[in-house]
Amino acid sequence: MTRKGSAVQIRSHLPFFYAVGIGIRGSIQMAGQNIMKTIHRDGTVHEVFDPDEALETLRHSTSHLMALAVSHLFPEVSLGIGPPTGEGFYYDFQMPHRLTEDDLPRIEAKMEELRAENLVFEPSILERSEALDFFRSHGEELKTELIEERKGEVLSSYRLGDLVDFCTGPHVLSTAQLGSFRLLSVAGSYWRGDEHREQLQRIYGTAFFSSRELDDYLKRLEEARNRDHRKLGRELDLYSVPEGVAPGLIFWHPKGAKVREKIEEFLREEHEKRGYEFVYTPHIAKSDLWRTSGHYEFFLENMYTLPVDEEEYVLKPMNCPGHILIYKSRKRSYRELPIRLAEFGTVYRYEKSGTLHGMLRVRGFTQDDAHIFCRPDQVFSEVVATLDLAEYLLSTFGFQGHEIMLAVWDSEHTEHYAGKPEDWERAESVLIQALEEKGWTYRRQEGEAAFYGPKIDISLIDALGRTWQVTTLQFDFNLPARFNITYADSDSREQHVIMLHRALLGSMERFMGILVEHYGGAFPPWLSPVQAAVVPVSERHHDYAVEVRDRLRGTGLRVEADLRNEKLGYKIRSAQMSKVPYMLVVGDREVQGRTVSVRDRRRGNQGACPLDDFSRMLGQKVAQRSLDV
RNA sequence: GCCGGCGUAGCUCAACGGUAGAGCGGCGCAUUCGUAAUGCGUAGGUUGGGGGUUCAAUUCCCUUCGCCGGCUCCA
Repeated sequence: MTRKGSAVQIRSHLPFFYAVGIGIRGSIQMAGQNIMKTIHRDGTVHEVFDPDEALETLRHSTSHLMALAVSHLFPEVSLGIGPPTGEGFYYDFQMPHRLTEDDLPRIEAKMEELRAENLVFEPSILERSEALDFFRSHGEELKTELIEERKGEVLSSYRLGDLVDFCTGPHVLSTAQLGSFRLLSVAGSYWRGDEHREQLQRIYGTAFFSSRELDDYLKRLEEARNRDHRKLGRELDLYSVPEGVAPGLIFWHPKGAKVREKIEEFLREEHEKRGYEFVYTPHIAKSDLWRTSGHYEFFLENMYTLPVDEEEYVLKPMNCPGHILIYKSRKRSYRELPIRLAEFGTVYRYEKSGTLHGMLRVRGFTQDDAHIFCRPDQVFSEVVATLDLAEYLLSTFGFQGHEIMLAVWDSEHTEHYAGKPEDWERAESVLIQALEEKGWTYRRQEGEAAFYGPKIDISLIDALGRTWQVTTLQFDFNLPARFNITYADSDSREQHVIMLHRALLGSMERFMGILVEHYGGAFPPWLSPVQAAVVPVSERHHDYAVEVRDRLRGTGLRVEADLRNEKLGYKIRSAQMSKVPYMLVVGDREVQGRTVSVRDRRRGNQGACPLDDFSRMLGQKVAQRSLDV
């Protein structure tokens, strides 16, 4: 029953990697898709043959060892859950002792000590009532709660040393099979992810089969930190969040602003090509507008309000009401639909202080926002066109892998949603059809839709592997009704318009942050704040350097000349570290031949090139928005 | 907002009860240099803010602001 191909891979990692699991009905249970587990009762052991699941099992087992170590060091602990994650594992604990990072080495040492005892993972099958008695009598309130919810099932537990854990497994046979591990951080976490429940203490760790793999992972983490957009943003002088001035609000420095300007220019072009019209709407409006839209009722805790004369104004948290007012400014005919109103709309939302994160989670941001008003027969093509555009934009920046989510309503609780059930059904099927048309694989998330409509979201991944939503495409069944927006159909009857809300790069702030991490700060030529640095060999070449700079600037390129009184190597290094795509060295030979000696940031010195040729080459790369240097 | 950690010069860090130091960066001078750091000199800090303990606080305690890692929530 072992699949040959991947069994070989596992063997190469660790010759005797086995897992134990429970045969609940007295036979082999396939808890995961691809993992072979023993029938505990006859002691037979089967090999694990899925590498991913083997690693998961290793990590899960390591989390149990950690729990054992913690229970030895802090006997008053009670256990939450301790699953593997994509990168490692964690375990949640409840106890009076406040964990700090200083505890981690102690816990690791205790884990090593226990591992050396070669403890066995001992599975057993429990009746629900036995399990309840057992965990309740051991003061494991949290585990008891989990068991209580599992009505009528046969349950399993695993003993490791003197710790019995309610767990479905599988686990490695014994601690002798555990690999290299490292505890990484402590964090708070809410029990069952509910902020109204008790807060537990979580320890994150990771584990690998070999110490080499662990070291590689830790090295990758370190390298990822060097790509952190907060660090690079400062080093490259792109943006800042001055301390104590306005948390979560971004100051764009000239270089960052230049990158943003180029992104916006690109967006504007691509949108206008596709029939979008750009608008501007005010940043504040009387709260009445926001009462009509429903935001005042449902979004108030995220909104900034301000008194003006005797009235209350709201700093806009969204652009939709503004665009709706433009739509509504006169009667609309079915002939003029679809109307696509776009705006680089700056919105402000109060976010809890603990959620702020560099450029990726802020309190004021500019969305590449648009609202599409259309007829039912136009929806499908509008949705597909929007996905096409999102794909085109993201791929131009070089993003390939991303996570696509379809968020639909919870059909068990339709009372929580605006709009008619048939609207929801139809919208959902349009979104699914469009995703199929694109051939995209996506994750469907039940109950994750906004209350006003289903949506498709696309997330990108930052340097540390965290995902950040950028693209969103949402149906809105709420606002059209609240604002009563309609169009006159061919029979001159008023029909309700269908409204799509969409932002493709999401927000300029978040997108910029991800972009910086994606490129490691080395922007492609079309986005680079400085596209070429002219580097004179000595002072007598300054005139020519200035001439080269100005000639190139004359063709629209962004060029600086480094006239500092420094040696060539110094200036090269300086340009290299600021990640300028091209350095143009000019000395006697170049002055003589009206050339520049081209050095690109990736491949180094490329030799001399006539100035005009260089200008043409770079101009072309910029025009094509090429990703290559 | 919650849990834990951290705030020393523009940046990266040191000193950790006896009153603050380095490298880089900045500025000045010399040097005029061929593809990742020329030399010398110099300025720059009420050690995030406030309060307390102490003869004495950057160091210990409290508080506040901010940041970092998570949780919750989201573009």
